[in-house]
Amino acid sequence: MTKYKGRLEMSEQRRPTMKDVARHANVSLSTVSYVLNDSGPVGHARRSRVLDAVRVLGYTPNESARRLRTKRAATVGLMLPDLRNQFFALIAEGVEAAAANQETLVVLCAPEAVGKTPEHYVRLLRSQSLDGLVYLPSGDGMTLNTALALAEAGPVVMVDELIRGFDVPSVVADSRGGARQIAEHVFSHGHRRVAIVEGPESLWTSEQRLSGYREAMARFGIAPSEALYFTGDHQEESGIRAAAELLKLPESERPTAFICVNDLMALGIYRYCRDAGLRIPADISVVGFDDISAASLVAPALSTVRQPAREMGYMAAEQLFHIIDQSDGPEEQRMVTLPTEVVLRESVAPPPGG
Amino acid sequence: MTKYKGRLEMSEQRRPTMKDVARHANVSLSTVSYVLNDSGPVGHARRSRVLDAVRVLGYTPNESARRLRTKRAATVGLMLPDLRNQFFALIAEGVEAAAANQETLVVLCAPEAVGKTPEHYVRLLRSQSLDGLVYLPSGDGMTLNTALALAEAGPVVMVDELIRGFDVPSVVADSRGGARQIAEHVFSHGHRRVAIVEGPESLWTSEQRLSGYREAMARFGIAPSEALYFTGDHQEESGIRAAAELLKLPESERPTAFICVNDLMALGIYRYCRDAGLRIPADISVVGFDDISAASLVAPALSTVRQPAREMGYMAAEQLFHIIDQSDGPEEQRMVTLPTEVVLRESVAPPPGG
DNA sequence: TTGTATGCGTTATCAA
DNA sequence: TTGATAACGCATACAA
Repeated sequence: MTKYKGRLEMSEQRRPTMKDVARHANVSLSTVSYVLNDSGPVGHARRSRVLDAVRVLGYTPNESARRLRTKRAATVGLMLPDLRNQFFALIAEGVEAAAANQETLVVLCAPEAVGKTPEHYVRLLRSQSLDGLVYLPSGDGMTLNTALALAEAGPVVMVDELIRGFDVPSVVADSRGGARQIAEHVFSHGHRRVAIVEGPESLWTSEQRLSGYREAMARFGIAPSEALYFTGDHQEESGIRAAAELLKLPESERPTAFICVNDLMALGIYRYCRDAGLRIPADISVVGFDDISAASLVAPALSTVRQPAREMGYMAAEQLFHIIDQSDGPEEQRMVTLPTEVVLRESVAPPPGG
Repeated sequence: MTKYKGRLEMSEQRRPTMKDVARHANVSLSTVSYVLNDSGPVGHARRSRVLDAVRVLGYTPNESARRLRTKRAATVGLMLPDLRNQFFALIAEGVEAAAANQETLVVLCAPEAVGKTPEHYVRLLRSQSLDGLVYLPSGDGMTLNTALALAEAGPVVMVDELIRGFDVPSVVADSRGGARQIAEHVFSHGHRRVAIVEGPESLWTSEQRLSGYREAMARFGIAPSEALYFTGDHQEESGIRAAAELLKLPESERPTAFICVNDLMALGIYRYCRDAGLRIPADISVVGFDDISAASLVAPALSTVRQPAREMGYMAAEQLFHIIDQSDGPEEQRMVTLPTEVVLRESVAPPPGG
């Protein structure tokens, strides 16, 4: 009757299953299942017998089996560029927090950070049949394609970024408004020749912030062509490069202020200036975007635009759970925009000449 | 014969299964399984027929089923305090990178950051039956118990921290050596009355660094009791509190230097000093530990001890995979210690008086 | 109210 | 070499 099952059977004690619980409680398998999910009626006496058995046996459901049966994984994915950028890390914390409230786990995918293509992860994620995904693309080009591939594996909601032609629910921040205001702050100090340090062009946030900056320029009567442009990749390093390239221009063409689409690049400018002996804001002004904690730690403190990173992650995850729960209805395609807040500190002053 | 399976059956096209592949390729189920895992011999013709079918159907294995059958999850867990601390974020990236190379996913658990107890996660993790876990405890007290609970769910390897009485493989950094050197740097400038800002006392790293500091003091002929001590929680905020508390001491008792067990708290000191109009390093010196990127961005740049965060995460994950792969052998309990490197910058100067 | 039986998609055992 | 077929642990339609 009993078969040989390898020595594991004898040494490591098997994890108890529902069957064990049923036997121990002297009820049938389905009764156990009923009380565990209250998916059916069951008498008081039997119910507590089951609960007891669960406790004494230390039973925990085998999620793999349940998953196979119900097609729900109790796990969602989170794909973002990296974690070293605190803005992303905070989004991750938000997602994590929302997931914890739903008794679900989140698997982390940072293709950029580990030198893998997003495709690597779409394959893995597809096999694992997760319940859904929160997606924050990096500006590496193939975003639409990977997004589409991702969507095949389950519902996805975007956070922070948007992808044209990929209409899924999303939660973003008011990039354009924040950008306009922080730029106005710069121009109101009298700057005219500014450098705009963009992010990857394919990114929605870059585009939004750029148009915010342009609105500000228009308002101050500055032609778009008067500004200098540099396309970075959101890393500190490209801020350094931007400064290096633009600051060695002849005095008359050199920008007096740097407007960066994120803090990391702004801090790159800081680093360059420090090494080059340039003073901020006396010699050049700089502003960023995100308000990561380093922004308020550097000297002079960086003026920037605060985004509610953690909350964005939290809400995005919540939207995802909402979709998952009622996967029948016609997936009301919502886009929620959270307000940004410009925080003025000490990194802007009038340009040197006047 | 065919049953009603809900409208899902008709609308959303079912994901192809091995059975579909078998039918399409005109072979049996087991043949498909054989070629997919090469777990059995199969003729050339049939093999390529199967492969073709896989391609045209776009088949991807159902990991839940495979998991149920094989008891392997192709997923590991990573539990750490939070992600906003870049040091932890980098460890996470390292784990993620190693996992990606093994075709496995990593689920993120940050109990501290989401206001849940570690128990919340041990329950979840246990159910999900992951293959293992990389664990970096926070100093919240119950670490041994949670560690033990965690270990019941599968192999665990510690990273960065160690837990007394919990003997599992681990990868840590040479905290004591680094601590000694950075402290010597401080004392060599003539400081005698220093403040030591510790982490939670239960933490191994705190203890190690503290004894490193003590070694340095001994070497400079300073009694342990000459130093001031403050116990923080690794967050920037507690650095602020440490400064607030210790700096309002009467001049003769006030510390002239702060030695912090991590950068975040050191930066908290920075923030306090700035707000209080104290100059670093002219008025007070400060050093940290970790070398997160903000450390080199603040002014003056913070002298600190670099830990190979990313590599630590990577190696920890690799050890975990090693254990998982040969779960028979007697789990050679290894502890690898990576070197630290003190990086001297500008945050230390002789004490005001001389 | 409770129990029996079937199937979820794979892997693995055993005959053929 | 190949193909039936029995688990894996759970949820549920259906019978009792």
